[in-house]
Amino acid sequence: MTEQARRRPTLVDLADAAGCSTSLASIVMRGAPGASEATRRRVMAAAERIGYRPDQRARSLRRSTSGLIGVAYHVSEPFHADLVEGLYEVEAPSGDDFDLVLGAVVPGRGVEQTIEPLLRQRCEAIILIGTMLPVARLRRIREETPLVLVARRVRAAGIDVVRTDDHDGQRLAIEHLIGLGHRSIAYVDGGQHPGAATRRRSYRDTMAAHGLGDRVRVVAGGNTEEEGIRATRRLLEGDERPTAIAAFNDRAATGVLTMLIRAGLRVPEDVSVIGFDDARIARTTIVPLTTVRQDTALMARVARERAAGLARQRFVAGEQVLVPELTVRQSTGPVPRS
Amino acid sequence: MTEQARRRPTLVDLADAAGCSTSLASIVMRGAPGASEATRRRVMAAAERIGYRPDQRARSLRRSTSGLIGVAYHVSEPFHADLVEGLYEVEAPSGDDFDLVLGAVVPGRGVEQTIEPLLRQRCEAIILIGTMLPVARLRRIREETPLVLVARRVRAAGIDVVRTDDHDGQRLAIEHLIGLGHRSIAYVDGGQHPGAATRRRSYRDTMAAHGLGDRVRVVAGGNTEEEGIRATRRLLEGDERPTAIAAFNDRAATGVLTMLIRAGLRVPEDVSVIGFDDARIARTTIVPLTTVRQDTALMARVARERAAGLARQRFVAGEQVLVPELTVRQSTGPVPRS
DNA sequence: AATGCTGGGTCGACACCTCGA
DNA sequence: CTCGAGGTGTCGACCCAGCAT
Repeated sequence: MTEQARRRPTLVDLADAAGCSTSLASIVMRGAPGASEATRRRVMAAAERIGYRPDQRARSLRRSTSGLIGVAYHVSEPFHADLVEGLYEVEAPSGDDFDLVLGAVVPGRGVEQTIEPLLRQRCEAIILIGTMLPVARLRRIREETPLVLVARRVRAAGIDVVRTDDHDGQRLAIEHLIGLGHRSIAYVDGGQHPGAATRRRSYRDTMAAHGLGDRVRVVAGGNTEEEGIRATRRLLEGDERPTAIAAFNDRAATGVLTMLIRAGLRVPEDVSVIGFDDARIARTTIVPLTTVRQDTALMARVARERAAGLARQRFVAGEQVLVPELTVRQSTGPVPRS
Repeated sequence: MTEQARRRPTLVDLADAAGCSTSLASIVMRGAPGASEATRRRVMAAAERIGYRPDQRARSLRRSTSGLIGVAYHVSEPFHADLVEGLYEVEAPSGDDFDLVLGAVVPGRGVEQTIEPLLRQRCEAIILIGTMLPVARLRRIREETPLVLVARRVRAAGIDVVRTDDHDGQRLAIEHLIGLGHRSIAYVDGGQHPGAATRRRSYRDTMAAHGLGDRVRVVAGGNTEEEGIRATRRLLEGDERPTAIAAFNDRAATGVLTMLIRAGLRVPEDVSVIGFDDARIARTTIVPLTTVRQDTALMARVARERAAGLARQRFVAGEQVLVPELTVRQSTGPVPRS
């Protein structure tokens, strides 16, 4: 039909089709003031007719600011997915016309490689969800662009943090168990994952605060169902079976539940289980999971506001600590009489 | 320190710092032939020193091709997350130096809104994972850029499809149950989700082919644990309890398992359960799930190859159908003697 | 004075061409 | 003729100054 492969229409083509200058076409396409209502309709109609679509690359290049916020997150982590959903659902506050650019962290592709493209696109701020990059590396990224860390605690000048109070949250969980009469409470650890160190410490602190320092029992775990299962198997092989198990997060807790029930134990009659996060799965586990709620929608909103504000230099980096809340479902109960 | 906010270094700054022309600096930065080894080292050192980072927007604008493949997927769908991981893990075939751009589909933000930014970035192909856009809309997108549909069947000229044979897969599942002696096999449906219609039909066809046409029983379900739970509750309220339940996917099957066990039934002694997908969770459900395997790594690789090939016009759109495989675990067993 | 509109310069990198050993 | 190097125009849209009413 056409004598060569059809070139995508540009602003010049649009201007031709609408019979006006490119400047005016540009004004209409970006909804800027300075065009009459009649012209606006004419240009929009022409755009529709010729299939014009603004080139984001040229637009972003020409503008002084890219209008982008980068988000690095682990694709296969449901908790991260919840946060990303939250980021999109935030009603863009007036004046915050940032778009989000996702950077996927996947096995074999480190956070570094994920962030590189975000920087090359000149994101004006980067939200890092639960990544364990060394502080030195964070600092260097911070030199190039504002950084908001979500769900990870870091004490470093210039780096913004949005997190739930892990220490307090884990305390709520352990005290809930203690309140139910439990003394033999084991802890399935989260290893190197964000928040794990703080939650582990809180478990220890809380046990000690209630005179149970000598009952502390931490087993290696992780942030997946598999690791929860393995940790529980190890616990059950031991001499003394705990009457309650607290896990680093809900996925691990789900594994704990699974293993206990596979082993023929009843929850919560024989063993109580408590998680952390109040992830979506917590409602549909075999026994609905008692857990500590992190408000992902709120975290997402705060993170986005912080990122936008930092990008526009409306405030300086700081730390936003959100309050966790105990959500009691059915996986915890009174200590069994033995 | 500096008299104004520090401007990001550009190629010009780099050329100054390295004492060469911008052309030469450009050649070095993109690893093109035409620079001596000595120059290369000098420029790279200068880049490191002044913190130069190529501007992706300018680069992409100037090149004739953007070098991007867009990927639209549902953030909170674990099966999609697996596919996205797979897309990144593909060893980029030589010559395929495409980068991936993610477009997140989240509640309240339709596929349309997800795709728009991908088109504005001039992606050279778009991979759509399991979305239910009407065919007419798909065709219109296809006019702008090559389209690869993953895990959804569509008969439309010009649209590339990569999918597992849902009909055959569901047949494997049902025949596995029939082979174990089951006659009363219920089906938890997937509603409007991709593949659901085909799998439902396959359930019906397979039952009929084995003389069980009058035992067909489809209950409304969905693609989540919640919906699996609700569907099963409805099934259990009925008069005749099925001896086996097949579900649209593993998440729904997990809900089925959960509800059965909450109701005090044993799996597979009282009721067998079979899923679809072989998602990650299938191994860690309360009873390891028998299911039909979709090879996400392979689907991802094929999808990426197709997308790259279509972008470069190396081949025309077609349909790639992958073979499903039964994975027997422990949630299925012989029909109980009554 | 305010509104509607136009033209030229520019964002940053690369493609292409030229030139000197 | 090959190889390393430099200069210039361009990708597409937007900003700004300026010109008409």
